[in-house]
Amino acid sequence: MAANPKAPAVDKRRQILDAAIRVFARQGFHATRVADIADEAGVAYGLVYHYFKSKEEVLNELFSERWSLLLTAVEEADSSEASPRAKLETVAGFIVESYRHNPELMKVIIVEVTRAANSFGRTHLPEISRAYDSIAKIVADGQASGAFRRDIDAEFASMSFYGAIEQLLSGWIFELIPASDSDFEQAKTLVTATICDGLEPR
Amino acid sequence: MAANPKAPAVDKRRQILDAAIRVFARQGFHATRVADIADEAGVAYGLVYHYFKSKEEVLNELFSERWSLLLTAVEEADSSEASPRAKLETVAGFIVESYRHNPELMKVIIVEVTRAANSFGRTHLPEISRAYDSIAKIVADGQASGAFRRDIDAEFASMSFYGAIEQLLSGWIFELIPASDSDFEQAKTLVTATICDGLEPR
DNA sequence: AAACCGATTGACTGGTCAGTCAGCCAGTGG
DNA sequence: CCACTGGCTGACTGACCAGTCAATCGGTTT
Repeated sequence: MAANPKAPAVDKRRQILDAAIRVFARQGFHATRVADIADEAGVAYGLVYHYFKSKEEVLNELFSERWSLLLTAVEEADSSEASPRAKLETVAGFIVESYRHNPELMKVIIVEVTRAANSFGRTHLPEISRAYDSIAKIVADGQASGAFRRDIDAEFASMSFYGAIEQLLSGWIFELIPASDSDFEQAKTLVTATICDGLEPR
Repeated sequence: MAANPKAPAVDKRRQILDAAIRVFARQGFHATRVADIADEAGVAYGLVYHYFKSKEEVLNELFSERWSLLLTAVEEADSSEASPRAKLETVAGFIVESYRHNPELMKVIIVEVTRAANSFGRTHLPEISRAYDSIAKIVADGQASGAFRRDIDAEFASMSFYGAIEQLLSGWIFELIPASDSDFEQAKTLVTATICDGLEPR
């Protein structure tokens, strides 16, 4: 039981997924051929289809894998005892750290799924909007407890908050704004500061 | 000289562009074949290539046409005598009105260009970031005059502001949030209120 | 009325790729 | 030592479609 006798020496499936991250990030989903993924993974063309139903399913898997982490993070933040503002800070921090930890994966997720809700992302709209809803819930709770002002719709505030963060990531991805470690740190507090100081009663 | 003798009865070029808006909005750029555009326009396949170098140039033209209006609007707002906050309100208002006036075109621009900076939008990054810069300038001026607090980087604030608006449009586009007339009106003030009350000194 | 010219047509082609499939090979069990 | 099994291989194919081009049309000029 030390090792599954059927387990290959290296996990080729994982190897393919990791290669796909790099290639998708470099060329974009539409411009990458399945052969590019196989080459990058150092694996035969056909093996991609052994593990995945289609090219799209590879992207699918990458997205779901990470997005579920985000959903968990947001829901955990929500169910904590922290202040609404601290909860939002946690969410912003998680997303920024995700980018810092694996910028290529986040680039793929944002560019090819989240911001491509037309073509590919359409499939994932439900998952995507679950994140918006969870954030909206944090805001709504804050409003109920009096920590946030009530004249701004929670759903709108949630979209603004998430939109601001994603735009920042986009700025980093396309090198429109500086992306040093201190910029990442700043970003976490900045987004929350900007949004919350607008949400909190004066 | 009353009418150019070479001008056709109907402007076929325009007809093709308008058809492209509808088809791109419905199917997305990648999923639309040139034949779809021609059919929708009620025009022969080859005529598209008479007026445009490629399918991409059609999208190109749609984007540039409208983005230049946005740039003008932002720069005009900036050069007015209004308060920084009012300037931002003008910008937000212009974008919201653009969507209200022609949601299909705005959908195409956002989904296929602005939020697709990887594939197609890469070409337009300079134009796109000019808008961010102009907004940042408004913020920076506000900071210089003391209307805005100075501990939030103007570039970051600009990205947050624009990101918030675009996310709202995305929400309307994909029917994640309600899009009635009153929602549009609310949105204009909401975005500015959210961002500015966070930017203005307390 | 004949030459001219830009607008318009749509059949055709060349290239590209996603996905298939027939079989290979390494490790395991009999 | 042979049969078996499942991960693994990569040449091949069928479909699709952007872009080309030779031909036609309708109005203008000489």
